Amino acid sequence: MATLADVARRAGVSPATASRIISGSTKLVTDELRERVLRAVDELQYVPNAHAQFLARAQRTAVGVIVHDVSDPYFAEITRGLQQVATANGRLVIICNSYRDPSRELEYVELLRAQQVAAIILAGSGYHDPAFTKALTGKLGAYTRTGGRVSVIGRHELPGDAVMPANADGGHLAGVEVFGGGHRKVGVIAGPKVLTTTTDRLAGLRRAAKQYGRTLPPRRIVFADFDRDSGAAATRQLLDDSPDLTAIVALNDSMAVGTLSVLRERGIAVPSQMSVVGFDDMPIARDVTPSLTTVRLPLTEMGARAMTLALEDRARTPRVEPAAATLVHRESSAPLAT
Amino acid sequence: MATLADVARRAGVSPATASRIISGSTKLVTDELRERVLRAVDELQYVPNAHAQFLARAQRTAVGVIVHDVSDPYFAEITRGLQQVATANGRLVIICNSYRDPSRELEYVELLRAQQVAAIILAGSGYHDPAFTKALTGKLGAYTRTGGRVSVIGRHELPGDAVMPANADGGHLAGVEVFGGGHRKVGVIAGPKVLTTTTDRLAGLRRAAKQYGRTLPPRRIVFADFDRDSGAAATRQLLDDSPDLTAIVALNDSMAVGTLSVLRERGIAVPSQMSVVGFDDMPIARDVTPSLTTVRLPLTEMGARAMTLALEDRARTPRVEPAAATLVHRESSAPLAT
DNA sequence: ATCCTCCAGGAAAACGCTTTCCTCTGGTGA
DNA sequence: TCACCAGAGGAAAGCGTTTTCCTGGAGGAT
Repeated sequence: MATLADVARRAGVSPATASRIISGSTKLVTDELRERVLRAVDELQYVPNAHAQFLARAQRTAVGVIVHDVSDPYFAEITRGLQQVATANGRLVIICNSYRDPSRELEYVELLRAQQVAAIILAGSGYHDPAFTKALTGKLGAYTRTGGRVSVIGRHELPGDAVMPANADGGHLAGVEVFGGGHRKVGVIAGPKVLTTTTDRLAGLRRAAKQYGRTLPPRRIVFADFDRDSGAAATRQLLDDSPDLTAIVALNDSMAVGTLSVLRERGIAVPSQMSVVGFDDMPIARDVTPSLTTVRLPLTEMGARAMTLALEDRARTPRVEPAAATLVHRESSAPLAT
Repeated sequence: MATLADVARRAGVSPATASRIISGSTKLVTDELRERVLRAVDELQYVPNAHAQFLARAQRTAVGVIVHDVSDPYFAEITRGLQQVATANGRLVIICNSYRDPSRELEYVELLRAQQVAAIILAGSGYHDPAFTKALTGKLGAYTRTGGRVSVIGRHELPGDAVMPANADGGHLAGVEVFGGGHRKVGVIAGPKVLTTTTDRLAGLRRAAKQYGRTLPPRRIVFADFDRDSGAAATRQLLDDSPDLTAIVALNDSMAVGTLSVLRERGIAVPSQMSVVGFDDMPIARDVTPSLTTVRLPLTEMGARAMTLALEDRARTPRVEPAAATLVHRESSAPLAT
């Protein structure tokens, strides 16, 4: 690998001059030397060593992002928003997949800190796990104390700026859609119990139930893993346990898609025999048949805003930006036929 | 930010000793000092500066990946495979989205080279653009000459190891499905003209047509952008121009989904009035209605193999690993009703 | 008691760059 | 002609690690 010294030698100048020409310092250099250096760069196919540059400049430019899994559409959309803003600001983004493993999440914070990133963005649900939350808070605290910026999407208990999706409101909207439509026996396919996202959405759903004088008995709630296949499995269990359901709310769209496939497989008509409501409004939602009624979150925008917060000047006090949920009514849900 | 020197000072040892303890050198150190150093690390929340470590060790550990767009399911699947193998080998992966912009692709190669990555993996189609291909070959050549590894997924003209999806064979399979089913008027929704993937798939399709004594007249081929909405637009154009079509082949699943939505919107029954065949077998394919007949590529496996090639010892001669295409027959296609 | 060996720990160089500070040249004004 | 100044270019000091090489002291053998 050619180094700056090689370039300087070949051009017959000092490393200092070569550096100034290559990385565009303000210092004046004669055209002749500039010419010679650039020719040497070209001939040697020289690329400056980013690590050495970093060390010499002590200027943080990269940004770290920790998500559960980029290939999950939910996070893919968020990441798209993050990337947009980051590249618009000339920042390199390092993406880390935690696969919902708290310990891996801690490791990645460490790794990003080692990489000296200017900001760390955590996207995705929080965990109901005080020990972990404390450990994470500690690590992030150490990071912010040394000038690092932290911004989170959707977890309340962490320091730093936050973009908060209205999970509870969204759950409420889903609840209004079914209970308000007259449904009484409503099944719920929830996400992992340990995630705050699950709890919040469920809480909103409960509020709606209460509002309409209904309840959500535990046997009509099945916890799954926020992915299609576990959603399908949960649907089978729900149908077997409570054959009299007339509506199912899945707490994300992936699982709702699984639900639809099981209903099709069992010949249960949607929405005439069973209403289905999802959550997130992922791109697939409009392409399944029947198209999915769902609660929409502005995922891309949430990503963009989280990155903006992270790159802006630090505020005196942590900022919390809400992201509103809205109901997108499509074909998979209808009022209870009387 | 605490440095190694801070830790050493606090523990009352030399930086050398502290370094040995922290990064686990083979050199022996007494338990007492080890104890003191580790305590200091803990108190100062010290994390080694990865850039400085890199510089001192001159050991490349990260791997760079350039894809068109991670949030596109096609690349999401590939990336999943890449990540699996990378993390299994303790490698950090840097993901770059080129958004199908050749110049951005060149920039990213430069950036990854600057980051001193151990390998660069290019996933995605090649371009019919000799100037660009030459520039890219030049940059990659310079990189490999200095010990870097390159592995590509699906582009033939570049140096380095390659995983080659059987795009032409896949096109042929799609062709056999429709022409073999007796269809004569077949519309094609192709990807961007400049991509080799498009050309290859189209070539396979043509071969099948010829084999069954049919042709693929230009007016029945519309070029779109490999995404859902442009696929939908292309479908409308196709239907307007050639109302007598009985089958449509879309060269990827995203566009096929767009096709299905337009057919639904126009009340054209699938497959009784129109057969639809996609390409890639993305997860959505089985969840749309009717479920999509498509050509399957082992995307995750392709990613895993590309990463494996990149991390293995360099072979004397570039290796090319084929990835076979298979037809997945579902509900969206049927022989022509006579 | 003397010499040697062995080993824990430290000094210092190296990694590749940036940047401050200094030197030297040539030009200007008196 | 001399002093001075401006400006171009270079020397060298970092940046935070790792690692080689060296030092000094303890222990063992003679």
